[in-house]
Amino acid sequence: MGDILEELFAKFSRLRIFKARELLLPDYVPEELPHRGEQIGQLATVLSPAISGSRPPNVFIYGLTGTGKTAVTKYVLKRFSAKVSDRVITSYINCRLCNTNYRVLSELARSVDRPVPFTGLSTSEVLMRFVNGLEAKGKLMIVVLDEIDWLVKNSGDAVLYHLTRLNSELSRSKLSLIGITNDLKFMEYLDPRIKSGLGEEELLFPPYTNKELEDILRIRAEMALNNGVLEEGVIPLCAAIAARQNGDCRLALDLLLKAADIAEREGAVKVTEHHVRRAQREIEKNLVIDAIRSMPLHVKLVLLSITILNRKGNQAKVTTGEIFNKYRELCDNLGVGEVTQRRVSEIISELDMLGIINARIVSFGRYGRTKIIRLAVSPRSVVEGLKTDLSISPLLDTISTS
DNA sequence: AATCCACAGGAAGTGCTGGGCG
DNA sequence: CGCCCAGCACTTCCTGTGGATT
Repeated sequence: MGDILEELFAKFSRLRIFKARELLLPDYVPEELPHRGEQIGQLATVLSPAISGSRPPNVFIYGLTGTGKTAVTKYVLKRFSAKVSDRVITSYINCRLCNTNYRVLSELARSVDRPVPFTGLSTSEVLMRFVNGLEAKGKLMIVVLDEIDWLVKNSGDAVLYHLTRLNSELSRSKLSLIGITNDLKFMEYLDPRIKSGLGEEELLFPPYTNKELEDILRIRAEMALNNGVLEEGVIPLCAAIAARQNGDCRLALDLLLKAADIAEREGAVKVTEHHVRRAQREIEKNLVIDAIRSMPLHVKLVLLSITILNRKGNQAKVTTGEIFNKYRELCDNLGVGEVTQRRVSEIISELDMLGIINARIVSFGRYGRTKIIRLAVSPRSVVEGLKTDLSISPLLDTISTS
């Protein structure tokens, strides 16, 4: 009898937390973007020549993660293309997903109805098809290259170079670029010729303040959640955590979503600060685990070596050399071929950049110069991320028992 | 002041995959 | 079919370097 009531209650409260969960998902672009009016105005002004059919200048947008760069750009573009869809083609490309010259170009070719196989052709061939496709359309094309730094770091700036000077080759059509990055130093290591072409206009997105984040969360919570399901301190806490992370609005919304998810899963009637804390931990952990799962075998093995050495309690002296030795031992155990120390060194740098480990260069004078490496995440997360890989899970068993 | 360790990290190349094209 | 392409993980060879020791 009590069980039935409990079940009913749980079901009932599940309905109670969310009104429209999808409004909290990260790819949802809301109708209004609070506290970004200025940026919307600036971008719209820059793009306004498109209305009369002339070419807007290329724009370069920078600002930290979650400052609304992508949302504002999509928002403005959506408004524009609704107005002038007969003259303008827009294409949004996320360079983290399309992180090679070839993939960017094939994406562009696709948006001018010249689909291209995902491999096999030379990049210049794809560029030609794109240009022909665009010329056939005879329209203005606005291309958004989001997270453009990923493209350049991965594949160099060849495509950017071509795209910035493409207009001189086009007769019937025009091309405008919008580059977005959260790497504030990105412009510095760009070829000067591209820099001047891409940065005809520049927009800087400042981080959201604590107050602004709270405001955004309130508005969104009102739409996505039912009345009164949030405990008093929940929104301020989400905002405060996100404000510390450079005013990252995406994180703020994700925290709220995950906290509400947890509350709902538990059948709780209200979302509490405790749920937010747990959401925070879960987000961090999932980020790490997902990153580990998609790593190549030898990266995993190096990471495991680091984890073992860190756990053995010989703190403050885990060096590249030691990791390499441990790594070779693991390879021997598995009967797998080893990679060179050069590669291991590179893997260590990659893991450092991902924030999974901390590496700092130290010199022991006579006794050489190396890196000291420390695990920056919990060993449990590492094990969690590694254990789905059947080829190395045998190693995990021997480690946890010893 | 010179030496020399234990690497860092750049440049160029290899071998393989998974696909074109004619 | 043979040849070409891009991308990736990796190798080979390399030059560079902070600072304790000689």
